[in-house]
Amino acid sequence: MTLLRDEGLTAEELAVWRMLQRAQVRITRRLESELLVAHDLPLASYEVLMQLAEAAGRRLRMNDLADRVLLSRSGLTRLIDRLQRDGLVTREACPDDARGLFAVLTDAGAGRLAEATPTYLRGIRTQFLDMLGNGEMGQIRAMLGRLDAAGVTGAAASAAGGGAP
Amino acid sequence: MTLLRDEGLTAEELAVWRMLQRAQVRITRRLESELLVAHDLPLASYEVLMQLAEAAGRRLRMNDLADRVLLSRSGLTRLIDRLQRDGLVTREACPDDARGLFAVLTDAGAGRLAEATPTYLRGIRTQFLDMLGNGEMGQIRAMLGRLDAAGVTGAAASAAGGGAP
DNA sequence: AGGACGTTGTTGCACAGACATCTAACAGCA
DNA sequence: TGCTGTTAGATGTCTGTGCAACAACGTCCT
Repeated sequence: MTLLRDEGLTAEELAVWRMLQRAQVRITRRLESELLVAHDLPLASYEVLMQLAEAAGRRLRMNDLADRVLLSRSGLTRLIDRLQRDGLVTREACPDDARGLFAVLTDAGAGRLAEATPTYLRGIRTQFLDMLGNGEMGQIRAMLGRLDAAGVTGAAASAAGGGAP
Repeated sequence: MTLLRDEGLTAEELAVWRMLQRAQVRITRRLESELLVAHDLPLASYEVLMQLAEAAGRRLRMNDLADRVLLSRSGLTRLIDRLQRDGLVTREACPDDARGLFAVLTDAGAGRLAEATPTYLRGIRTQFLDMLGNGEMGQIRAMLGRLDAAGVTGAAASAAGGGAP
C-alpha cells in the first residue's frame, strides 16, 4: 500500500478523469435545467417516460424500469408516485404475477414527453454531440462499448474481490 | 414528435449518449462505494480533501473550492461542516477579506486522504483507464478539452438566453 | 463621505435518493 | 398441504443537495 507504483496515475490520466467528470456534470445539469424551465420536467422523469414510450405496450415492470433508468427500486417507487400523481403514468397489475406491477405511460404522459423531446434532443446535440468531430463518433462508441462490456463483467469481478484480470 | 428534422438524433448518437450516461454513473457509484467500504469516505469528501491537499498552504476559499468540486455554495458549507466535525478540515478566517473563509486541510485530513488515495487511484484505473486503448488517451483528451472549452463559453450563451446567435 | 450594488458564506426549507425493513406473492420440496 | 426460501414492490428513516432568503462585508461611483 505504501508503494503505489502500479496505481500511480500520470498527470494526463488524472486530468482526463477530471475533465470527464466535469463534462458529465455540466452536461447533465444543463440538460436538467433546460427541461425544468421549459417543461417543468426533471431529467429522471423524462427518462422514465422515454423508456416507457419505447417499450412494447408503453409499459414496463417496475424492476425492469429501475434497471433501465439506473435508479434503486425504492427510488423508482417514489418517482412513479410523482408521475402518477401528475397523471403521466399509471400503475397496472401484472396478470401473470400478482406481485408485479406495470408502469404504464398515459396519453398525457406521452404528450408531455412529446413536448419535451425537442428540448432534450437539442440539449444532447448542443451540449455533447456538437463537440465531437465526425470521426470521433465511432471511436467513442467503440470505447464506450468496451466500458460497458467490462462494466457488466467487472461487477461480478468487483464483488468477488476484484483482484486478478 | 412529428418532425424533428434538425434535432433528430440518429440511433447511433442516442446510443452513444446513453452509454456515456450509464458508464459515468457506474464508474462513479463503484468508486464511491469502494471508498465508502474501505475508508468510510464519500467521493465528494475525498475530492474536497484532494483539492485542499493540492492547493497552496493546504487551504482554499469556500467559493473557489465549491467551483472545483462542482458543488453549490450551500452544499459545500454542509460538506465542510461534516469534514470539520470529523476533524479533517478547519475553517480559518481570511486576512484580506473579512467575509472570506478558508477551508484548511488538517493533518488528520491529510492522513485520511493518504489512506484513501490508493483506493481512489486504483478505482479510476480499473473502472476507467483500463478500458482505454493507448491511442485513445490523446483522442479523449482532445475531445474533452473541446467540451470543456465549449462548456465555459456555452455557459454565458446559455445564461444569456441560449436562443439566437 | 455615503449610499447603491455585488460578493461571500450560512441558514430554512423542500425534495430526491439510498438502505433497511416489511408485506404479499411465487417456487420448490417434503 | 404445509414449510422454506426468494422475489416484487412499498414504506420509514436518514443523508445529501439545491434554491431562495439573509447577514456581513467589500467596491465603486458620484
